[in-house]
Amino acid sequence: MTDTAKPQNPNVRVRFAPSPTGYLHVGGARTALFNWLFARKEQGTMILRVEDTDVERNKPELVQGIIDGLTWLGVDWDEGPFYQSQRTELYQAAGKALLASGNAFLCYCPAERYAGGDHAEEGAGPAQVRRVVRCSCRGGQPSSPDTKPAVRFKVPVGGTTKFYDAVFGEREFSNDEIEDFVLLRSGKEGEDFGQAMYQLSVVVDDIDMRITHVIRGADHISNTPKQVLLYRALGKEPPIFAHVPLILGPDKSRLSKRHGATDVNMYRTEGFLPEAFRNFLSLLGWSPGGDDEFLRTSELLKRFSLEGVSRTNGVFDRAKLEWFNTQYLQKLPIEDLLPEVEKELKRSGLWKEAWASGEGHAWFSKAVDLLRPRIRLLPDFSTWSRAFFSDDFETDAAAKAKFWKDEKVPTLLSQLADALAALPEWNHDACDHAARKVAEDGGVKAGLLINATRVAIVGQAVAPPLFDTMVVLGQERVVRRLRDAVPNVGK
RNA sequence: GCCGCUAUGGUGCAACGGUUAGCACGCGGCCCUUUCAAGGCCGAAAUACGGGUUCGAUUCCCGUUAGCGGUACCA
Repeated sequence: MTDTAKPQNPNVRVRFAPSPTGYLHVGGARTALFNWLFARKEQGTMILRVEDTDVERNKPELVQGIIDGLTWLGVDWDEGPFYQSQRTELYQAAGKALLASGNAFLCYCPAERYAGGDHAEEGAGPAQVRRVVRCSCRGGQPSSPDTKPAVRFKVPVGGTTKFYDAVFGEREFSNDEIEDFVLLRSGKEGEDFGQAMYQLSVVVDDIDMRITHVIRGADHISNTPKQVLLYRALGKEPPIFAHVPLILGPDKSRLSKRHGATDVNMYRTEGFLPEAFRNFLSLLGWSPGGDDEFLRTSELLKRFSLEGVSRTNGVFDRAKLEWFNTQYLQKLPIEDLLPEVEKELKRSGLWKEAWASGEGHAWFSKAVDLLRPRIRLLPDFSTWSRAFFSDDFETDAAAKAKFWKDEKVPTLLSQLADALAALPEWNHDACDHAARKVAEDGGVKAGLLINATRVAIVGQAVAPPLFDTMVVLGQERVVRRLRDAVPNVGK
């Protein structure tokens, strides 16, 4: 580290804590991104923690997918990944300490008792409901000698619990609304207690990892008072919370599969640029304050603040994401775009090593630059632009039907091939003049010949302006493709 | 049911007691034009509803409605 390097601020420590019960979804990615932006902005520390305390639902193989998604997004971390499944002793110790300090109690109630709806018995008044919700067996005894107890937190009777939320402000909850939640599940044969529950493990870890700002989804707001109570019982000050609003589908219900892709890795596969996706995601539930929307990473880092986070749930708008992608495709410095195109061409098997450096690279750069305004997603480079990177391409039948209607087309293309072959100089204007002359001599509008030629040399109805395309493809290829297109004419 | 959060055009955000309520996506039109994009210009489109407070409410308070979240030995 040099003297001019800004020292890390030891005060800011944040974490992203996914649970491997599914892939990295859009909402999780946005939470991760906000944590990351805040950490980097504040010169703090970002921690990745895998919350896998539920052995039943947890799928270890999904962790890699989550890491891949974060990596693609450009979200990195300084510590971890830590796995809660490997830190069980910590939680057991905390649970026992809480028991010892009188902040928790053994509960012998059968688990099923709480799975059903008998908390809210019909006709029960609020006071009664609360009493049932709070475990009625506080300090109870086992019904039989081999009944294993769970450990529940003893929520204070009466009073309120307050905390500060950087997004929602001061919050206050009545303790009487909080049930005596389970800290440690009941144990199996041979163990005192079972796995820790979410509330305990998060708080223990957040304390242990010295987390200063808990940035997470707003679905955790109502868990927060429970956790604050735990901090106090453990003799610690709670951190600052920042709950970010949820992401919804177009019908305003929580975003799910039926709304389309929710797996971040699907967007990578579809061919979105990571920076475009990141820019889009950052603006979902956060505003830089001004009217600017197109914010590259450095700009995002400069502007990000928790105060700019919105309190309202937002709809994931795919059309806007696509717009961001086309913007990035067009506006990115070409050298930043090239590696993404290279990846795509490698994926589709069209990549040639000759394009990696020197003249080949210069050509590649020119070709990509010419194509980019018309590209929507990365795979477009391999599909409709295929003819730019390979001689092995198909001619679109619909395009041919549309632009080769005129019976003069084959003759004209043949004449154009001859005219182009004879050109001493190969540039935009020379091609332009040659084509217009052929069209004029043949008694047709230049547009007709231009459109027909496009189909002949790139196989598609859609392509960049014809003469620019010709320059990039080169004289030899253009002439050859024209002749191949009409093999029976002029031979 | 109970507890909580939220409420500006179709969507994402601005306006944080005084603006002709702004920007962007999307949508419609025009221009450009060699296909298709891009780009330029123009346009339609919003303060959920009802009460207060105030000289003045999008903004503050209350209620209603709606949406969302929580209410697990899930996270």
